[in-house]
Amino acid sequence: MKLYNTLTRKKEEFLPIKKDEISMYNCGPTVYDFIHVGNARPLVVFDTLRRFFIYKGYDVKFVVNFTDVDDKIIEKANKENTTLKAISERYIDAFMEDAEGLNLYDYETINPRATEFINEMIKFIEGLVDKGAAYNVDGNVYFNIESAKDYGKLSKKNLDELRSGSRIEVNKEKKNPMDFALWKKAKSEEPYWESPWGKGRPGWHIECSVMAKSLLGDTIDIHSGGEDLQFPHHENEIAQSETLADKPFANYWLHNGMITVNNQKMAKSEGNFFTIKDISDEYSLEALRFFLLSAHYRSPINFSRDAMEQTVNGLNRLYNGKNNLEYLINKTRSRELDEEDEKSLEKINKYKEEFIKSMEDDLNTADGIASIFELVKFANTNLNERSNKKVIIHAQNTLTELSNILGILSKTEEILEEEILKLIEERSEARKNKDFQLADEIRDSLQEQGIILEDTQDGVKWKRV
RNA sequence: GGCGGCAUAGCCAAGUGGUAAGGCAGAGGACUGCAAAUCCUUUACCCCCGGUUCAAAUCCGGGUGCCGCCUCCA
Repeated sequence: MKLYNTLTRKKEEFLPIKKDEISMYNCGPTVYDFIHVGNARPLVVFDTLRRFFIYKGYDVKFVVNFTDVDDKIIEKANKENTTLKAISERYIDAFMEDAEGLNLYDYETINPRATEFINEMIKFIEGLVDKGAAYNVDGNVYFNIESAKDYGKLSKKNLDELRSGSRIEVNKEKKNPMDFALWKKAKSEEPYWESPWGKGRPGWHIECSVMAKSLLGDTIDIHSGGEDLQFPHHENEIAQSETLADKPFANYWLHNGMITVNNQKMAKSEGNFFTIKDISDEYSLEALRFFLLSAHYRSPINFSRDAMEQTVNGLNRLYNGKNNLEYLINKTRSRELDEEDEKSLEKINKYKEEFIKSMEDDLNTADGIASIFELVKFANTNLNERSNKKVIIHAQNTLTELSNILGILSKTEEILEEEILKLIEERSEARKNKDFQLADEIRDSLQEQGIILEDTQDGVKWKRV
């Protein structure tokens, strides 16, 4: 498998540290509000990578943290006159709902909260202080970037340029303007924890370093996140972790491209964002997931109603293909494979191989999706009531297998209520008697309830929309 | 100003040396009582100008346009 590593700016062959286990850390949300589409992209993309690894037989330890202590959360808590915990609990719950809808929790994800690791953070910072890489100024502890070797190696920035291009206000406490806070002294009205430097709370960058170390070890296989986190967040994580451990922090750094709206980055601060909740009012979150996978993860992707409509229509095509196969399974019989059948099986396997190949090429989901469409097209065109059931089953299993890797096509048909079944019966009778007016009335009324009827050669099929 | 990325049909989007995957939308046709679904047919001077090569969307140089990071940000 090849993955594009931001550290080297190259596609590299992926070699895990352990033979059959992979550790992944993805920067998760700061829980001060509902997450938006931009936040969802890395979650969906790297969940898909995780799924692919699992498919290939690896055990995957996948960590997505919650940043539950931060200026913004504190601000919100003060504004609403409630506690930090109340705010973070609220948005963690909301996150879980969104995540469920996006199929992010089909496999176990480790979701640590920053506040559960305060002791580890303090120890981590103490270690840096002992090494002379961090210094305490009146309760604020800063990391001295001069002490990190190769500072800037991820984002390819050099210190001089950073200094001259810096828009940061000069903080007189800092030895170097680019030094960043590991521990922040508590102001009044702020939640705090006791520490060797007095009351305070951790800085942002330290959280991820500590949770990754505590849960996955000093060196992890993959660290991922949005490309806007490359600097300073990921750069600072590297600086802290590698200075303390004297080992590489992550072997592969993966970054996804930004979601745009009218070709401008979707961002909280820009105000041009759509929350997952907004989207789910209008579209299924599965469609959103499919949309996010429809382009290569490193490309920017423009979010629009138009794009979502296209995605929904495409997804429907896949569902129709899936439903047709399901339908055929009950209509066909198994028999010895003949030459034609063998050819079909080969064809189906070819689509699968192509899919896998695409995924192994730096997670090219867009290309992989094309293989799934081709598989569906093949089934639609070549498989029918006279086909060998064995072939139908193979097509269906393959479709399920591949769509499971992407985390789509997971909805299963529900069972219809008695009275609706009766109505469908009634309509069939009416059609038999050429009473098309009644038949159409029933069909229309069912459509209003979200049930679409299709008359096929072998009777009535239905689906929910 | 520094660093990085992108430009492929009406739209979305793969393809990184051998003359353009896939999807959406549109048009025509088949099937159908009508629909739906499905199938068939149909649409590309690969941003521009040079260069390398037998051969370039693909490599190199120069433009133009757009975007991201350098500040909280997925």
